[in-house]
Amino acid sequence: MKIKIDDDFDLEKIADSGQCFRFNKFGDGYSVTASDKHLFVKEISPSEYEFDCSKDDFDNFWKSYFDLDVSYRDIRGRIDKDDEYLKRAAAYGEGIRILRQDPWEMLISFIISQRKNIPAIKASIEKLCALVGHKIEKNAIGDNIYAFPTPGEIAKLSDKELSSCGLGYRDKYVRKAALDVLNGEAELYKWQNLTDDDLMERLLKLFGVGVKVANCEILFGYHRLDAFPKDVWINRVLESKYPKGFNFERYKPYNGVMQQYLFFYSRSNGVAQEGIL
DNA sequence: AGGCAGGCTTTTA
DNA sequence: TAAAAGCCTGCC
Repeated sequence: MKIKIDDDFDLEKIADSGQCFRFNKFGDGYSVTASDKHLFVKEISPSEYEFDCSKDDFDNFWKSYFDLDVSYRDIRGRIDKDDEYLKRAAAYGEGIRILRQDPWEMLISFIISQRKNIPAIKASIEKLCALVGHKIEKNAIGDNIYAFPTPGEIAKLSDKELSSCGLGYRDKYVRKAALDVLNGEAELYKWQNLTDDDLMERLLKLFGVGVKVANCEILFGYHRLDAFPKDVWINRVLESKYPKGFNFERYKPYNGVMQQYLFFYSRSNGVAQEGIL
């Protein structure tokens, strides 16, 4: 179905923004897999998109997934006119949105992400999905599309099967997370009702989850747009561009959106272009 | 107690 | 060979 979108919306930038790992260029559009849903979507004009799904699927899932009720143009409009670096980063990243993704899928994805680059993260996740995720459908060229595995599906994997996904030392973190969800130790969906501080505290107790991964989970899995994950790229930006400190107070409650612009810009040679590297 | 160094698996460039 | 959307453990 054809959807008109009058706001920031750039499929290529979202795909490359590092917040999702099963969102890839496919033919003249993008193949998007989230939880147990799959979508083919393409741009047909700057404000019109073809979503290859039913109206029910769009209304009940994809509209929320793409966070279409929030104006990212307005959020960009909050940027300090005197912050030249953030202005450039946001102009470069115009079109990025923060997707509403599943807490379980994000938790496992960002546990896997630690000390891996994005292609390696994607490869590991896709292997895991193909290994135990149930088949959703076939795409246009006949490849199977697999749902993200449930906690039960991951828990029943042998050590050998898990390690075949290239998880390395993270395999035990992934298994423990699945077991914690199954035995009720980690009630990821109930945690949506916790305060920011309590949510962070619970996440940090999970094996293999530190401050960085917890912030990614809070931003991308719980869609709390103020969370500001600090990875190696962001730390370089903060050190070189904001030696006196980033103005977190000003951008509350949207610091996480600013983080995405800074991350995307720095990774796309933004920092190198500034002569820092 | 809280901070820090070293180790960890694998993939990518 | 170094670096990659880091975290855990042990030592001080």
